[in-house]
Amino acid sequence: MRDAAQDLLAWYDRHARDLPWRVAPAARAARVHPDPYRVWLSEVMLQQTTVAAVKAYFERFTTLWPDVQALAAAPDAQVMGEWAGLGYYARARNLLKCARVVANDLNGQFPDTREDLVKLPGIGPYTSAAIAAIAFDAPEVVVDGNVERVMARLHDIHTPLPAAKPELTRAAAALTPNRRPGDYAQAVMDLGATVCTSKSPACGICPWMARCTARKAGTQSDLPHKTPKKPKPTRHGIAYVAQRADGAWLLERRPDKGLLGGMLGWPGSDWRDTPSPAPPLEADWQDLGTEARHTFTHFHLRLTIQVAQVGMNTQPERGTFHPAGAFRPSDLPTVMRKVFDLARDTLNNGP
DNA sequence: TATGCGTGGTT
DNA sequence: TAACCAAGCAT
Repeated sequence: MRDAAQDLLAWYDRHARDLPWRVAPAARAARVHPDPYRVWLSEVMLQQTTVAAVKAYFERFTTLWPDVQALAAAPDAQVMGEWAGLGYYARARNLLKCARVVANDLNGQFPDTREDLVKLPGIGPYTSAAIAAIAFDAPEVVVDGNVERVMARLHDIHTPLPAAKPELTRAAAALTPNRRPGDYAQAVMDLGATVCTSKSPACGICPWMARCTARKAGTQSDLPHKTPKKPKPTRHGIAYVAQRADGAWLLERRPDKGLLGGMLGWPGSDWRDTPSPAPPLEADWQDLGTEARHTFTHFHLRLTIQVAQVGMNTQPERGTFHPAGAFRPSDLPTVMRKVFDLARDTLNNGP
């Protein structure tokens, strides 16, 4: 049987997706590698996030900040605002930290080894290997969720994740070639994303069909096994949306740590079983009557919404008024944008 | 090793 | 409709 890696690279040469962070096919054929800055930015955005969701953000970020020096010089609030909607906001905070280390301490050059890359904020085992392989063509073993799934099926490994991770990593290592390791890394991930998919894998068009153990056993759709997840509890909270007579909105910057850390949001109560009222200022608060519902990674949230129109000389106890002309709803994380969308109509039309 | 951390699309 | 899933990292 032919070499598995070479089979997959041949498939990749025909089927590689054209993505904004990749070099053009002709350049790839000439062994041109993509800009490490763009590889890093795309890999961080792609952590636990789909290609479809990332594309527009990547285009926007690289237009605003074409290189790491430009990003390092950007104001925190602008970067957090541009990241809004993409989720996992610790990534954006670490993105800025990392950009500033590279720009200020490393002369604007990303390290070219996994060992040095993994020391940087927001770059872990996967991302360090991916950058080293894709940007510098280092023969690193790149293991993401796609690779885990492909390896589990290729070798019919039934050990549940995450316990299976070391075994799956060894399997991936055994296949990683010294020739074109960057293309190979992307090829396995493309295979997992487009052919060896989680549900309804397209085994009939898979370049590894003949050598896939799970397919022979008929177990491919059941792999990889995963340890069951805990059920999500439902929490409740109150969000306060105040608009001043000049149209300004009362918003609060959330602390850097924890949920939605560093993001802009509406002042509100704690989120738990029975939240205590916590209005940010004294006003004639009106209950909107509709809840904003949102699901985070580990709990469901139902937010009741209180709205108020307040005078020009109002001094809030929490938060800051943002002039209507300077406020962009797109700067808000999704749960806060849901609240705004529900509150806006009532405030504009009058209670 | 387990948990906290978002969101939007798919089934 | 609710559960599941996606190019993980930090602690």
